[in-house]
Amino acid sequence: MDVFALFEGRVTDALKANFPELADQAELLARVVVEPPRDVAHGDLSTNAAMVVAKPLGKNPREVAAALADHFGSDDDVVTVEVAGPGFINFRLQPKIWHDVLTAIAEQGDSFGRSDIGKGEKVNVEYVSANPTGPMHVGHTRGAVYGDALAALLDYAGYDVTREYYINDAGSQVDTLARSAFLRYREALGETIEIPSGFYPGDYLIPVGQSLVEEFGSSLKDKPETAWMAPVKQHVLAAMLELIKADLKKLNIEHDVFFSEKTLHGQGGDIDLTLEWLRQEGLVYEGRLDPPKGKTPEDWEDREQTLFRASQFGDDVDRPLVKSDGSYTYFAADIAYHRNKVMRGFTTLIDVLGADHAGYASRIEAAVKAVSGGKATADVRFCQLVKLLRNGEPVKMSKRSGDLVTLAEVVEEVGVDATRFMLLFRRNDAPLDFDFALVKEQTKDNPVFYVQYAHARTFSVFRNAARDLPDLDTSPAALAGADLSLLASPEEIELIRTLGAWPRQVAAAARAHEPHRLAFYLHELAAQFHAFWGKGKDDPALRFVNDKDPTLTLARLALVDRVRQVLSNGLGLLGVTAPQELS
RNA sequence: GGCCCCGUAGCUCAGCUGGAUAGAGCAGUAGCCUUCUAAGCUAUUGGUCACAGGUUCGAAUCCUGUCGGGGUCGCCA
Repeated sequence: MDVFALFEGRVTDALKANFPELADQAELLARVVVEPPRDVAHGDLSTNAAMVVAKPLGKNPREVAAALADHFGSDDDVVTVEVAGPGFINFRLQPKIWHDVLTAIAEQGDSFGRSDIGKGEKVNVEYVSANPTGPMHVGHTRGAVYGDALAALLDYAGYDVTREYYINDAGSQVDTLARSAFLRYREALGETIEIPSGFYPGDYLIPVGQSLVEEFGSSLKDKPETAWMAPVKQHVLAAMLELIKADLKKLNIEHDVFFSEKTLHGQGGDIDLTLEWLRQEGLVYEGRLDPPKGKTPEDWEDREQTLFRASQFGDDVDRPLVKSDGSYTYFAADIAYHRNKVMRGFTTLIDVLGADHAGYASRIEAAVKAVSGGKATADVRFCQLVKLLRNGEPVKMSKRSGDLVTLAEVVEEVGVDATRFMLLFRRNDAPLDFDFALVKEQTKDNPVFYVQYAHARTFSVFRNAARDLPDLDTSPAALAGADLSLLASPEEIELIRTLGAWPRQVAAAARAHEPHRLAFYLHELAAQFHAFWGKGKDDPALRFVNDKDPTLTLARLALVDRVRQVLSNGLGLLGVTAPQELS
């Protein structure tokens, strides 16, 4: 049950009843929203309806509002209707509506907040897609957590979601990887090696060298590169992929599809087919490109090349598809990859990329428009850098020495819950400070802990109830029978209103592709719950457990249990555990 | 130089796709531990929403320009 959605429907109906000429103005009516007023003193619900339709109707907003207010005078669920400000309509609802929210939460349980706004639409979320040349480092972690939470959120909102990883296994870097692994192979055979610059120096290739020995013995040792390159590459790529999957598993992330870039290449492959198709559509031509304005690269060579008409689809310039050595550009493969997704039936393609790819978005969007004939939309999302701190001091990282902080190290030190929640407690495109000290702290300064503590506290309240009122039946059935009308204080109603806003928050977060909103919502819900708990210290009448009044206690326990449910649903969506007790 | 992102309280950041008097946490100040776990709560100080125009009933939010920070700029992926 979503109170806001419910009343949005009623307001729209009222508009149509009072102003028949609005009946077929679906686009206009879609702008009508029912939301919680900024100030609680204004009531329970507020709508902009009158202001939205006033102009098209040629009427004064307050006049329209008055007519609507009049209409709602006969609604049994509404206590008062007021017209305020420039034409807002504020509703104050019967407490029963809020009590119904509690009942709905109990009935829907884990599904409270679930919706079908996605209508089963096929969405592909591509995230992580780290180069398969080594273990994952912190730089990848944010995109991993964001993509994973977004996928879960969209699934919860009724989309048909596929989680996908694009393996960049076709470029020259994987040749370098194979050469680096071959060095470790020779090392494993007893040679003393030196790792030249430009190679991957990391220790993680040592076991790969050993397993190469296990598989091939010394048979590759004296062969030319042309002979060992293919088998070594295949071997090391498989090993790296296992490494990455294991790292992701540490964050409880699992992709549905691992898509190999290599499979797009080759004669008659997807890239060939895509380019052929684009040619037929007249979207490819041979031409010259102007050098970048203001800054001409040293090695710029004005030459005719194969270009995609990206500018026809909103990009700034047309983009090259073939490198000077005749091989395809990364972008050519990416067009083919996105076309492949479209042909698999996806209509929304989400790419989660690092912020250093920001300039790439318009290119992808143009490509998707072209290959889908406008039927699919691309949404390219960027994750900003994470700055690692320890007690406020930056953690030094040097890529050159291979001295990167790995994902595994972070998770091992602070745990999955803290890692995931902290990375989601910020908009994905805003820079983020990640302080190891703070994240491990068990105080209210640490939002992870703060929210988990609220959840644990709901269980603590039940434990106290069992202690103070041992005869009270607090089973789900008993809670369902509680007299909810006893929950009438402003504090209680306000808490329930926040619970009632959960489905709306989920829907808004899903539409905006912004899971961080859920983290903020949970923090706020936790704060309200802690505050209510604190009120019981000053005013014993507000305590959850009152051994003189089992009936009231039962009603309060029902409320506490619904808070638990929503916290649990939210934490679950973010992939964070909801503990019953904090150790 | 072109393009993209960002600029909100001393600090770190929200702001529900255009709504009412711009919010939260930290820091500061003043309170609350014979306790429904103080792992917490209450009150309070603090903002020209970078700047200047524009769009309209209404702008932190949309448009244009300026300033400042970051990223990126055919053959890395």
